[in-house]
Amino acid sequence: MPVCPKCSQPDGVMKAGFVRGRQRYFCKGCAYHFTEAKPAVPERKRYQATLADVARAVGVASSTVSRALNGHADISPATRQAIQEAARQLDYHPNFLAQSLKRRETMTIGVVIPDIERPFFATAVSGIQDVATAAGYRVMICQSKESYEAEVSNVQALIANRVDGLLICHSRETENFDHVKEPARRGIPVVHFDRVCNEVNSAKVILDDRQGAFAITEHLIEQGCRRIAILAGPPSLLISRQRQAGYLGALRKHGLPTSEELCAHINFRTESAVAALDAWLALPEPPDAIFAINYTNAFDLLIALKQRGLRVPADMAIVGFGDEFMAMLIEPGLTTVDLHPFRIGQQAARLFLEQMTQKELFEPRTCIIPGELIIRQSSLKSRG
Amino acid sequence: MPVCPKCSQPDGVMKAGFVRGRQRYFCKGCAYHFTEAKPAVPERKRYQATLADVARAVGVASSTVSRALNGHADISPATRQAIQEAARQLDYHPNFLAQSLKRRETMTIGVVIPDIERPFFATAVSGIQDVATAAGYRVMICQSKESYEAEVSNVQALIANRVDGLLICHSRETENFDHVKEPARRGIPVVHFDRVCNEVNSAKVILDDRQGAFAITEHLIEQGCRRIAILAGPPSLLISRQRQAGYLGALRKHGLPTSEELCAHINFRTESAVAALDAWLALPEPPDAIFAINYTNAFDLLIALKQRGLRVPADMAIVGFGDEFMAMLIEPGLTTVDLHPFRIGQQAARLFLEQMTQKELFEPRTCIIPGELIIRQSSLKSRG
DNA sequence: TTAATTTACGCCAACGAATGCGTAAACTTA
DNA sequence: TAAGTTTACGCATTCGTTGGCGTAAATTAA
Repeated sequence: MPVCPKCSQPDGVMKAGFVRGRQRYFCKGCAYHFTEAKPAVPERKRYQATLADVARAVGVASSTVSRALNGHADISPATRQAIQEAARQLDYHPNFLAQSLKRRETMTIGVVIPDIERPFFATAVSGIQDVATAAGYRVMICQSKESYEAEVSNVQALIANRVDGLLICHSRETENFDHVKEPARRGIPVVHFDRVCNEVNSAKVILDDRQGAFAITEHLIEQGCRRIAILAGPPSLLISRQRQAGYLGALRKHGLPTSEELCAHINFRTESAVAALDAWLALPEPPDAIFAINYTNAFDLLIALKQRGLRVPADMAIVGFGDEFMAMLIEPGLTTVDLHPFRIGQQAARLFLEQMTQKELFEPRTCIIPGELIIRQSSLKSRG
Repeated sequence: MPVCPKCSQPDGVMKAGFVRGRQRYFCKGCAYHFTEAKPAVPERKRYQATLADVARAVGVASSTVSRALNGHADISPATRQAIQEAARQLDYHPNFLAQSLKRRETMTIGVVIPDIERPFFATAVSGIQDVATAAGYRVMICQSKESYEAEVSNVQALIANRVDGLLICHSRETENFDHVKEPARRGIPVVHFDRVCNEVNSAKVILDDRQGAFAITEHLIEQGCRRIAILAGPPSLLISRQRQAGYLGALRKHGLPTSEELCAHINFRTESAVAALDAWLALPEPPDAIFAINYTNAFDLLIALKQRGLRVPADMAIVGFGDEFMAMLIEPGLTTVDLHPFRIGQQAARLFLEQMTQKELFEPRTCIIPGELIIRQSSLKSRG
């Protein structure tokens, strides 16, 4: 038996249960319970000054320090000065955790995106941070890597972090949206952007795939193209259907025939893009322009055409979608639609802020960020 | 005078000072102080269940709920089941703020980078998240946008958020490093990556510019190039000096002469790259290869050469530095050094974790992530 | 020169979770 | 069956801030 820490005697000490893995004892003489010594906690020390530290240094109450530093009125100039000085000396930084706990808001917004490495999302995140930072909010970014489970766990982690708002672009896999209904139920504003979800009554920011595709197709028509092919994605993908719809709309508006043979549905891989190209080139009447709904495939086409000795845009005009900055670096420059991801991010953040200001009065709405046609060499037949 | 909320009478009520902008009153009869009604707080309600809510539902103490959900030993199976069930019913999520406050750790690491839109950093962040997430840490990302002030304010915000660690890549402007000494003093592990700071005794992850430049230059030499030019940056830039040193080292090792006329120092703009190229082409004996230390300039060169009717690599080999994925998309594919930003991020996060585990025993060290030569068409003279 | 006010603080109870300590009741053991 | 043990919990405090409420002292008004 160990000695009793009160009387320093082993007499009368007996076992008294197990508490969380540690043997407990009871000293009959002192009527005192105690446990074995802890397995020695090295205890990393954090020298973070607290309000109480500042208060002690100045000789006031911590509430006075709080009020002084937060600019409340009823603090004498002398005290305020002394407190500010001491805070600087001690290098006091308010603990956001404690503040947030007390104020019941974290001034943090959570962002869930599929993949930060994709330029579109990186730029959108930048747009979000631009607006959020200006409004005093911090941003916590999570990547789903296009996995439904990762997305759900991201959302839950953000809820547990008590973010003040949630901006989300769903993963491709996501079909069940219960995880975004929860924050909404809890009164946490949710804003969808890019890939939205109509099951949830949230504010949304989307880009207008259809209008963009329409505009770029019309541009090709204006350049004199008459047999315009489209390199689309799997029909199951919404953006693919939308962009195709814009393309078809432009053809119809200008009285051009639409044909099945000029619509290819590929999986976005280089090989399938090249295969589609070769099929088109083998036609008795090949297309004079190709609209690739994915910019990487547009690059694939440019390279493949060059290898086949065809000139762009003279023999074949090429346009892409999504103005990542390499569209400008490549030769010839690629005509695309700039989707303005930065603006999309900004708008999503603004919708969140609006919701915070208007509270219950806020009526969720959908903002459409129009794409912008960026004309470069790859489509300029008239001048090419 | 307003009525006293106790006796509902206006008699005996008198003013009693101003508290934080609101008039206060004192009812003599009731000896009761009160203030004007608040300006009606709409109070956004958050329906976040707490331990106490769960405890109430089950009819136990909140401490029991805490222990049950955290898997402590001394909870009866029946109680634990009931608690888990109730927690699920109420959709309880522990409040990380409260947890962090109590546990004095946030399980969050702060990352400061110049710009998330640059592929190198986006990928590095991904690497950090990869390791951090696996270890149960969350990541808070801040961008300095290459501004010293923004960087300082980011670091302070992260300290205020009580992050458990700080991974930082300095802005170009940063010359004073006091802001990173602070967290170190406070016991917050700091890891530098890419752009490090030697004034602080922190763990560091760097890439080996010199070795990479050496390798890629040597590769050109092996391809039969004998007059290799370098498109460097301003001599004030460390990476520029390092890469140039590697380049010079390779030339010397292979007994090739070095010449001033083959070294251009530019500001990374397209125009200055093209100007340097034209100057070289005008030489009596133009170079047969160019090493652009910045990959965007390598693209500029490829385009300019094409416009001037020169073939790559037959007439001129081109190599870049930094394997952003467009290096592969362009035609001809660009030979580069892959700097492995993902690995850099991973390693930075690992160094942080190591420091958390070893505490005071941790000895800061510097890890060098070697670059990897990626050979593509733009330099393949022997096969070209 | 009292009485009414105001100033400038202090005290203390939250916020939500974790945890040391205490203990009634159940269970063993001698 | 009485004493020793263990089980399964409850109580109360703590983390750092905030803010309602109270009040001695200073100031002003009557």
